[in-house]
Amino acid sequence: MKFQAPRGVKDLLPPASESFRRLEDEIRALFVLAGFREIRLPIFESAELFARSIGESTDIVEKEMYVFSTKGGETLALRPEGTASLIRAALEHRLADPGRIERLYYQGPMFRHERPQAGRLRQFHQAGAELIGSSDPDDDVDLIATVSRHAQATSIPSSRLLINSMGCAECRPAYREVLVRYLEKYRADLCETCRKRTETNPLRVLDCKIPQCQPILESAPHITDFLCPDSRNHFDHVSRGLEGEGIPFTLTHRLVRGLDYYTETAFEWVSDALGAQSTWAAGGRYNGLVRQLGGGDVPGVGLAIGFERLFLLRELAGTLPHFPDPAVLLAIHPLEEAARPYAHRIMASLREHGIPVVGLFGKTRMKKAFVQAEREGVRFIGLLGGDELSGGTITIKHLQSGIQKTVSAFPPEDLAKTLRETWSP
RNA sequence: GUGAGUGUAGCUCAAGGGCAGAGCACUGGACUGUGGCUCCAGGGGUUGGGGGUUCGAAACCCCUCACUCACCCCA
Repeated sequence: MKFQAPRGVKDLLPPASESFRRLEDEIRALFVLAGFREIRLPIFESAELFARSIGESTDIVEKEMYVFSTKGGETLALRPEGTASLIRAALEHRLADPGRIERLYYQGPMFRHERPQAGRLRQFHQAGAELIGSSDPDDDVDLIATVSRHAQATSIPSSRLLINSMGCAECRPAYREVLVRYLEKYRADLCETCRKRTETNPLRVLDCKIPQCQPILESAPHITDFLCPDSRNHFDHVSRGLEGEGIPFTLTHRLVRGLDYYTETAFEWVSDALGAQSTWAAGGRYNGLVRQLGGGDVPGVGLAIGFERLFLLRELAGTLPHFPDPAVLLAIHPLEEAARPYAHRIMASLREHGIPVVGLFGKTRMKKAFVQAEREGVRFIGLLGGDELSGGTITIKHLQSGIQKTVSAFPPEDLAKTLRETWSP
């Protein structure tokens, strides 16, 4: 084979592509019900934008971004996530002014240069919802509850919600110091990455899965014990709110978001059904991001859903949506040369009336035409021969039942009505 | 970036040093105004690629590429 798709990208063929689209529609509807409106964002941005927002010392920025330079000398990057773009756009168009509340969602491909594995691609898809301008914990609760309820309604297998607090600009540095002091004490027993991270990004150390580090990390100080009164209050309010809503969650002290901009509430939904990449949705509050990107003191909270992972889970659950069946209602088969123009005319008028129809022109033998119609999943086949041509009629046969009748082909709305209503399940 | 496993027809897989095969799929015919069944026939392969060992390699060795899973990281 001369050409094949680059590593880590996938062609999505029917019927999976159709289910994928339906799944996108479903998530879009979910966000719309919660008051979010769509924002269309560019696929590439200034590389600097991501470095500034996600964090210089994160893996995403350090080694996973597709960075390229243009003829004009700009350094751009394929977007590795959506929040940075969205906030940039909100600032650029003055949607993130202090005091203003804006609910926006996005959807589309993201790019990270990682080694592919189950649930991980180099081009993958996310849908994200971001609420800009509110610092109220009840907005955290609402956003989390919306996704958790949808997960439950669509029977996502063994899904669990994990919650933690990342503190704020006040208390996180204090906790950080306590944590670093603790880690330094056990420095000799930590793995090499953890030793390095103790200096560069100590909170990430909590995420380490290397066995030798586990005992140390298990008894590391919890961030929730060092929250300032405001952060404590916020987190308690979110916890109580979720309890009040009957949304089950697990307080996970070692849950840390991989992106630097998160503050306060951090949450993620995991499932054991997914393999090693178990997170299918995640999010959190990012009260410092807008300022970090040059805006005012505007808080935000948001989340993103990984579509490929959601797709897998819904497939396992048997709740994957499908295209309306059948996609094509009628296949028209001209039986002789003279009937071809007649076939075109009927097809055009039926399409005008919303009937999806294909022509079986290349199949000269009727048997082949029937086989092709079956293959395309159509419900009816329409036969046009000399009799139909002279009578202005069409013989329609319902493939499943074998029932057939010859009806007038005009006016098309009558034929369309017949097709829509006759023998419909 | 690291590691392990796997690469044979469109798909699922046989052949484990001695003729590259099966099932499904595909194409044609039996069958030119009525499909699904059946029967017959056919097209398809540099056995991922390159090198080596051997009289002989899909098989054994080396290199390489790809895929899968895991590490890492994350949605």
